[in-house]
Amino acid sequence: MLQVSYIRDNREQVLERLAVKNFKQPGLVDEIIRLDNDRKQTQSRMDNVSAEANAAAKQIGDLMRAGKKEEAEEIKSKTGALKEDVRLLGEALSAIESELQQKLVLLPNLPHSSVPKGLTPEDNEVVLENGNKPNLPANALPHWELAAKYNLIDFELGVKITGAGFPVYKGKGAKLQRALINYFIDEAEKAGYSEVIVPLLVNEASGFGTSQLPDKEGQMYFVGIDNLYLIPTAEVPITNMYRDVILKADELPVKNCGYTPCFRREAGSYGSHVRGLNRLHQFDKVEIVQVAHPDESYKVLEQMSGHVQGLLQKLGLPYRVLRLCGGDMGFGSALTYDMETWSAAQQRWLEVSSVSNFETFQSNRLKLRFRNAEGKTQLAHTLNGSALALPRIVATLLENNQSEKGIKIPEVLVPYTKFEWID
RNA sequence: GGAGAGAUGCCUGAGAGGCCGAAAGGAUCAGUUUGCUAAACUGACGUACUGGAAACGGUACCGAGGGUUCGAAUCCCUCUCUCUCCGCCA
Repeated sequence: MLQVSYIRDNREQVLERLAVKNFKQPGLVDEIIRLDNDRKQTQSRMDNVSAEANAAAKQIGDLMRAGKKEEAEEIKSKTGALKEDVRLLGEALSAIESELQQKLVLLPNLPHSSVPKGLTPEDNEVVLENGNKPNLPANALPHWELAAKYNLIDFELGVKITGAGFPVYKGKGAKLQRALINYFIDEAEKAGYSEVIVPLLVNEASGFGTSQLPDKEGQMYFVGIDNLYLIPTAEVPITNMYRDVILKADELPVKNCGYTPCFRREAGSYGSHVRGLNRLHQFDKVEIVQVAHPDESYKVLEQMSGHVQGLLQKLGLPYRVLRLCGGDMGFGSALTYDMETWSAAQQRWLEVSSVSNFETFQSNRLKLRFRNAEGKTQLAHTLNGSALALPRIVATLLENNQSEKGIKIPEVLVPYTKFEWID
């Protein structure tokens, strides 16, 4: 959520930045400013009347104690009108405030100055490409066939138990999952992130804090009986650990990592591009989260991007890094890098990570602040990234490392899998 | 799920209708004293909105929301959460 004071002071720039994100209702900006003017005016009128009423009440108390009952009664008789005024102004104020809030949550975050204009994924900017794309023989198999061939993943069984998009991992397939999770967590800890294990269900306040709510309910599974949402990403519970927190400046940056399953309804996405592991309703992911000083957050974003790239390099996967264009970015993000691995058998790039700086967009909702050099509270910046999401890593690993002998496990994983080949 | 107790500032904890934005202690920060450490002393020390160049003001907030009252942390109602006991249970 953008800060109203920022919108007021930077109206032109806000409009210009929103345009980069192809925001459809620029008129909201002026409505918000107008509502905030109303808010201020009403607030200050109410404050004045309240001050008057407070003074009268105090006077009555003093007179009563002094035994001047009649004078007290006289003032009492005048307070009725004040009371009514306060009530009316209060009602007006909350109406304005809720309208303001409703409009405010409709504004997406402003994209960073480096974000390219554009509408679709085609407009994303390729920042770099790394690693060698393997040349597979013509009979190379896509991962869903490899998964069947080596009995690693049973998609049908998942359908029986739950439905499409909930695979059952078996044998070396299951072990590979655990190996990747442990490897990713260990690597994150080496990079200074401390591990947390967090709830997989979150309340509405948490969903609001990281900007899944309102509006994106449809993307999350909802447990109505208890009013809880299944997390679509560990970003939600981990970032919300710092909701309503004021950190000390020297506590920044805060670095956490955590493994969780993630649940996404993915309503409306079907077809050949979502076969196998390409898109699931439940998948595993290790997430890295940082709370950073505003002056440092872009440096931190690069570090996080570097961390993710390091993982891909160590796994020997060819990848590229995209800087998302305005139209393809998430609602709350100011700058997002997507990392994609090259899936040789499918001949396409698969998104395996997304690293974003939210600047103060989330922290404003979260009331996540730190005490700055002047001793004042200031909103911190929040960042997060997948490091990494497992399914498409598994897909790429299986496809790219296949040979007649079987599937070769990357060296760095062998200590975790305890086997070198899937055969 | 049943019964009871409770929710106050960074923490402990007082507060019982006006003198309470809130005692006291601890923690923290600054200063004084001191050979160092420790101790002692002095002072500062919630958040948000708002007026003001600033000094300094106004308003709101004692789990949340309503109510009673001229006046509510304090009384009443509803909700949420926590704790204890019982039941169930990995």
